[in-house]
Amino acid sequence: MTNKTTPDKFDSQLMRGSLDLMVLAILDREAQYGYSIQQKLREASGEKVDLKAGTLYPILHRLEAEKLIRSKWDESSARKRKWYELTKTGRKRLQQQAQTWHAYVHCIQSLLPPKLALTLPAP
Amino acid sequence: MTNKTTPDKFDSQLMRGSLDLMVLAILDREAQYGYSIQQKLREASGEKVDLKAGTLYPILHRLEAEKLIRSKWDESSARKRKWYELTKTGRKRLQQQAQTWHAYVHCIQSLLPPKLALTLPAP
DNA sequence: ATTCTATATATAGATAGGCTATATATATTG
DNA sequence: CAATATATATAGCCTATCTATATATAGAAT
Repeated sequence: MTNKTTPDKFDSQLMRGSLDLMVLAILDREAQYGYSIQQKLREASGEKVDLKAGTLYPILHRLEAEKLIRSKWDESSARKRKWYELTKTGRKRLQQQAQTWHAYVHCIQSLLPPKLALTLPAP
Repeated sequence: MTNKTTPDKFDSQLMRGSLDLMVLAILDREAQYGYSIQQKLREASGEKVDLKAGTLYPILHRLEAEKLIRSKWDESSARKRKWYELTKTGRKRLQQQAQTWHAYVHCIQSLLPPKLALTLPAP
């Protein structure tokens, strides 16, 4: 039985629209391959973000098609891995998306009744 | 031509998953009818949230089916309006969703590089 | 009078992005 | 030798939002 009172994962609908931001943010730290991105996101989020392979890989392919990230196969290591890193355009996009994200967070905050709103620093 | 540099509206994908929260939050202020919810959201967001009728009305019907809001036709006024108000369950749900939202915001903040992250109060 | 705009609600169908399921392949552990 | 973890990939499903359309009336403009 699943625990509905303290759900261990964020709803996929909620994350829709910020998955790109998350992936770009994780890649800004250091170059990663798909599987490690998946793990890093899971760990960094306290298991609340657990992207399935069928979600993550299409995102990576899309980001690469948009030239926000670039890839390189590593055949030398024990396992065949496809490493990704941010491009210059990708870094810019990360900044833009972070800005948009903050604007959106402020917007929601202003809609919430004061009792339920976090205090946020002015934009 | 649309202005891509300073988009006047939030992407629909970004808002996906938090529209219910917004509608519940607006209704927590006072009872509203559909059209006024649409306007209030647009004004309160600085034109950045502009729900189309085809988006809003299905949301209201779904929230009512979940008994989070209740409706009442007003035939007396010049125009036929369907007024909505929060139920007790709806108020609880608003609190829950606000909590989840805050947790999610904190999660994203922790993923962003410090330079791009807002400083948030501890949860 | 008539046309246009704003107000007010409703729904069918298109779109898009995340999910499920499945496939392939290899290293490691028991 | 079997089971599990690592590693990537894609076809097809699901669903919430959007587009387009429909209906109806009040008020303003011509």
